[in-house]
Amino acid sequence: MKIGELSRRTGVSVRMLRYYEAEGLLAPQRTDSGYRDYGPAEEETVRRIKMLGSAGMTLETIQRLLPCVKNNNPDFRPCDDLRRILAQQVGLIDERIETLSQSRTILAGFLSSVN
Amino acid sequence: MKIGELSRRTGVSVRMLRYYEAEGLLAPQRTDSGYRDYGPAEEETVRRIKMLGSAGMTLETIQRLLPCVKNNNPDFRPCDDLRRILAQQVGLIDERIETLSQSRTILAGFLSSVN
DNA sequence: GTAAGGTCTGACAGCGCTGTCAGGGTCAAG
DNA sequence: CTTGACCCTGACAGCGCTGTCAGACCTTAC
Repeated sequence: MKIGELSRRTGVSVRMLRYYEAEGLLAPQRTDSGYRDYGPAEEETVRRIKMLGSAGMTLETIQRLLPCVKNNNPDFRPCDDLRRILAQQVGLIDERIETLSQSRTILAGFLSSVN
Repeated sequence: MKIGELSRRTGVSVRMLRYYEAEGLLAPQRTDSGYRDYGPAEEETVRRIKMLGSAGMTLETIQRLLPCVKNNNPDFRPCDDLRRILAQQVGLIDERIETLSQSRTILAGFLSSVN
């Protein structure tokens, strides 16, 4: 399918689909005229990227993760990293939550002192 | 005092002190030769900016807040906004925490499925 | 053949800071 | 008077996307 249709089906903008490719997360076939030609596997990949992205991951991180998430991937080497990366991401998120909680405390303190 | 000293005393970079000014949060005197000349009030303001900033607030938001936080400010009008802004910020933080929590859940799910 | 709509690449802009560099004055001490 | 440390302004860059626009080609259908 062409990029417009994939965009409609995944809810990812055409701009971002091209960006994914530029960042090495996607490598669709090309028609003779140079149009990108995506298959079902690519569509699935886009959905995965979208999900990981919604989990706050950077495209760069997703890229490192992607090879491990592919169906029936027999290459376990990079997947040793998988757990490490995921755990690291969870740690990052925990840090951010902690920071935000502190901010919340500060602001809430201000709030109550204004009452 | 000059900008370098203020920077040392507050831990805010010279670059950022000038940026605060550019954004309208600070308006130090100037010497004849054009040097910025900060007084104790300014130093205090910088500390407030720093604290509010560490609470995750945008400089623009801080700017709106600042007039209300100044000592003995007789102008109560803008301070009606104070509570509103603070509450709004707390709401924003809560949203972000919520989003991060969801991300955490997604990633933790991945993690456990990899075990 | 022509028009509409889709696609291509490349580039600029914006978010909110923050560092850094260039080119040029100022101030203090020796 | 010279040197070194400090200050000034203005501008470029980077983070990680994301939108948008320009100029040009492709495709489909009438």
